[in-house]
Amino acid sequence: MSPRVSKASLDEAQATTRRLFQVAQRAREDFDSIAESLGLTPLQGRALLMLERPRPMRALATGLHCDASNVTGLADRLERLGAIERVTGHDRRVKLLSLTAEGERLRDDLAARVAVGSTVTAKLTRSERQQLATLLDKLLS
Amino acid sequence: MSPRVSKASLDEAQATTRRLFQVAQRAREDFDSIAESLGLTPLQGRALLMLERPRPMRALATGLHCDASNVTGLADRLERLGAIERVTGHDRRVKLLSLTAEGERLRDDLAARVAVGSTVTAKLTRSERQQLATLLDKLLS
DNA sequence: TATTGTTATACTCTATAACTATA
DNA sequence: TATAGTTATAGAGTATAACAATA
Repeated sequence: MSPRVSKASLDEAQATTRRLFQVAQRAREDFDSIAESLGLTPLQGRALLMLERPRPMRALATGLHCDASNVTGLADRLERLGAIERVTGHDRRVKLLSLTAEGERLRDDLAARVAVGSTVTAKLTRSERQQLATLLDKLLS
Repeated sequence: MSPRVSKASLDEAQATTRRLFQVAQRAREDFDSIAESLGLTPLQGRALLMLERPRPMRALATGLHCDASNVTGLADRLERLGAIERVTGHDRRVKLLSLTAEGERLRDDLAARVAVGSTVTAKLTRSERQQLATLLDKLLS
């Protein structure tokens, strides 16, 4: 029953994890607030960023990690905002969500604000950002 | 009208930001899934982690960045789960949310699983975690 | 038979506004 | 008057189950 990792190592990992969660929380709040400034809910913002090309509703559901039934309402609301259209695919069961001109404007605006307004851009030097990028890549691998 | 930052620098910052959002997303999904494995919604999990000591409902609202009215329902549901109790404070307007024995068990379990199950613990060496911690501190400063 | 999208249902999270009890 | 918590209401995100159209 000897522990796989030392108590000190676990505490240290836990402290780093806590910081990562705080940064993640901050990043999410940044994003949510930017989306809101454009009249979008966070989920609507995420959906627009996935629609650089028209995609089946099913693909949205997968990408957003939610049940397909939810995409119906999400698409309804984005349609009501004038941001997207439903386009029937070759396979006539499929409906592609396609950005309207207004939707493209929103999407580009959102992407630009997220890039410029991020904490990362503001608080780190170029070399620190590269160091961070390397570590994040490892986390995502 | 000369740009404050070069195009290349902006692209690089944007790429780092995107990675950070992906990691943030992953961290959140990890947390949500751990909370769910304990029968908690993500918000209920976050609330339990804030209740190491009894706190006024108002303080919860502030910490969770939500309106005070929502904490009523949140507390109702945590009470129904047997995780917390409402305790009237010295100022009799105030109700403190206090973990029950069951709530403490849940909270400790949640904290332990988050620490151990995190991507950070799994994918980085000790020295990489320290490097990451330093960078995250800068982001949070 | 299997898949795509929809509908119905239910629960949770979120905000605003009006209310109560207390300070 | 001001603050803590509640209630009512409304919109949005989430899942499950049953369904129609299509493959």
